[in-house]
Amino acid sequence: MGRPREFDIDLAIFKASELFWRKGFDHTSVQDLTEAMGIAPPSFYAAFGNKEALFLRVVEAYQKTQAELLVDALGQPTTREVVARLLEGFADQLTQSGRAPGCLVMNSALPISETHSFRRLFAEQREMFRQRLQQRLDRAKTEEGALPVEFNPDELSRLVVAVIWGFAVEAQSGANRETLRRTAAAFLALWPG
Amino acid sequence: MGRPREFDIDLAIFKASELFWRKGFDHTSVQDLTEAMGIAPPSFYAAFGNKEALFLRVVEAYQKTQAELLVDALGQPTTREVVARLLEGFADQLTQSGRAPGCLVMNSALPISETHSFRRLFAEQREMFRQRLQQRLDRAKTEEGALPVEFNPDELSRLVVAVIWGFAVEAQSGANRETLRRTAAAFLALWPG
DNA sequence: TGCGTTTTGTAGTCGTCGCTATACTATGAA
DNA sequence: TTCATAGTATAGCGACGACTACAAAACGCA
Repeated sequence: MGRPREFDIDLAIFKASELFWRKGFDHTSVQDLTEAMGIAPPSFYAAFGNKEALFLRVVEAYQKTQAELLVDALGQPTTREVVARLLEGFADQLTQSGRAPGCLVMNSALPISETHSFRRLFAEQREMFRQRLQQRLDRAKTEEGALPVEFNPDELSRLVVAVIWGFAVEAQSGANRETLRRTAAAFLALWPG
Repeated sequence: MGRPREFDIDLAIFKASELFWRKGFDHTSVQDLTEAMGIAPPSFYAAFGNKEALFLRVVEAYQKTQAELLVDALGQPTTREVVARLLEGFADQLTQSGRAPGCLVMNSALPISETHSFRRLFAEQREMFRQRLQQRLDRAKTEEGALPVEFNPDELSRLVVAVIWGFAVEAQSGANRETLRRTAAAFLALWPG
């Protein structure tokens, strides 16, 4: 009922994610967005509410791809392979050709104000990510005995995610896929499992 | 000669660094800065030129503290101690009480536009930092034989700085000093030297 | 006391931001 | 055809951004 929408919502979100990724949340104006989408401001606000709400939808779609990567990694039989998949997956994802280098969330919203709700939200999402990894390492240690007793899944999971966030920074700084993959290999060479 | 300045430049830069650190470059307005400094806009522009120039001075002062930390670390006798000092130093610095958590540069300017000159500048500074670490590891391997031949200083240095940048993200997300220190210890437990 | 110099305070400029009022247009249902 | 509904186009609002013109004020030096 009513006049049908003349543009593709998913394509518009894709265009938006490209802009946010490349220019950051603050430096992407609604005008930038509407021009890239080929629509006028009222259509934009009717479809997405406002710029922040659109950004959250963009991030949601982005997190899905990271979640898939995580699920795939956690399904590997050994902790070594889990970490290998994770690091190599991120090395690839952070350096996809045709996309802006680095992590969309960090590129677009890491320097967000301390009081902004986004900061807590994204911090919580990163922590959830880490906890799922820790659970996998816990399981490897207790059930499979695949990790030496002196190693702590809590600390190891924090170490792995630190490397991943570091990859995101490096990628944005211009590190290429090969470099990140070699760095991942160096980490795996030290891995205790 | 001429009317003397009524405010302290270094104190003003310190106030500015607090604001940038906490709120980011974009969300810190010149009005915020002049209010914190207790001066009027014309005094601000006479003293600093503009907001970007002030930010560069703030970053310059910040980098000095990191450079001191690096020099101290590189002076340690073994690569294990070098890396330990580095990681523990950053764990402390990123969680200083009374200051905003995380790295000033990442907090305030990581989501800068792809085309902005800051991005290249900060990427270059991070790379310089890494190269100095690599040189120390090179020396340890060739002169001291303190690193097994199968380990590559280039890759190891990239791994260490990735952990450090990851610490910066974790700290901004709320990780406390103890957590970062324990994560650093977990990394050192794997260190080959 | 004057003069050149630099800082300070008031007030404001101009641009851009996110967002919207209003009117018009395209649809499905009655 | 009529009507309710929802998307589109034009045009612009109010707020706030970085930045500055201008004149008064405080110094060193003659």
